[in-house]
Amino acid sequence: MQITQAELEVMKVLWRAPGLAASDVASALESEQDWTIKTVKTLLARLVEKGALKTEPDGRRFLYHPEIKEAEYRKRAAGQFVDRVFDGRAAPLVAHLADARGLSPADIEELESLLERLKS
Amino acid sequence: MQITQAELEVMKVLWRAPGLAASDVASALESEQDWTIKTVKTLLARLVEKGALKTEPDGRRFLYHPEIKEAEYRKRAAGQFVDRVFDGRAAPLVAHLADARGLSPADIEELESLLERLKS
DNA sequence: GTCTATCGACTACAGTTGTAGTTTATAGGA
DNA sequence: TCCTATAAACTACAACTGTAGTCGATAGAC
Repeated sequence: MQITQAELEVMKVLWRAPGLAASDVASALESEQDWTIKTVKTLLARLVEKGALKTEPDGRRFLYHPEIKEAEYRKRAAGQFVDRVFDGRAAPLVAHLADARGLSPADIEELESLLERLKS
Repeated sequence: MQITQAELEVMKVLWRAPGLAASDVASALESEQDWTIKTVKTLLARLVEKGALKTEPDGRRFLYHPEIKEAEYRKRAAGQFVDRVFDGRAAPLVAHLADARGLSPADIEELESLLERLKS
């Protein structure tokens, strides 16, 4: 099951606030995306079809809930990405990120303590 | 300019061995992909059209050369990925990778020395 | 000299994705 | 009670992707 870029934006809203109706999702996206409510509804329908969301009836509308957790999705996506582009090697990815985005001192510190934890 | 998954496999071959003809690329991919030469040629044509490859005439055939470097592509792809999925934060990505693929002690060591270098 | 395998150029076609529009039912305000 | 805004369901449609096929030219085998 593949979540596309546009669909991911919708998932992000519902990960932050599960149980929204379509119109709420559209409102939440208003600031970032220039989508009509129609577009949002299409994306919601596709995500339900793909099993990424489930619906809960609420009067004559539906409330939407994620069926997969964000952490789960991220883990899967990160694995696929590193396999596809970096032949499964994580270290070069981090090196490229450092180059591309300039890791902040805070980032570096965070990574260091993460590595400390991993060593034990 | 977006390089798709199938196209990326072709690029990988030519990054490793620039200047191959279409039939050579097809042979190189034989072990991993189940593509006919026709499919490989379509992918090559699309990559040329996208500006990711350029051709060099060689008799009545073409030799293909990458127009973008692998390191460049990886940097861009890594940046886009971390923006789309991890809101631009690298540390959580590494945490997920550790979880998803289990970083080896060698990986951890590599990352540590990388961070050392970044600090200076 | 003729035939065949292969080349590049072009075409095909279904599935996915981004981005909506149309239709029909209905809840809630005037 | 009637109108309107909104809901779900369905349809649309072009661009992109994966995966080839056809056509006309030609280099090389015999």
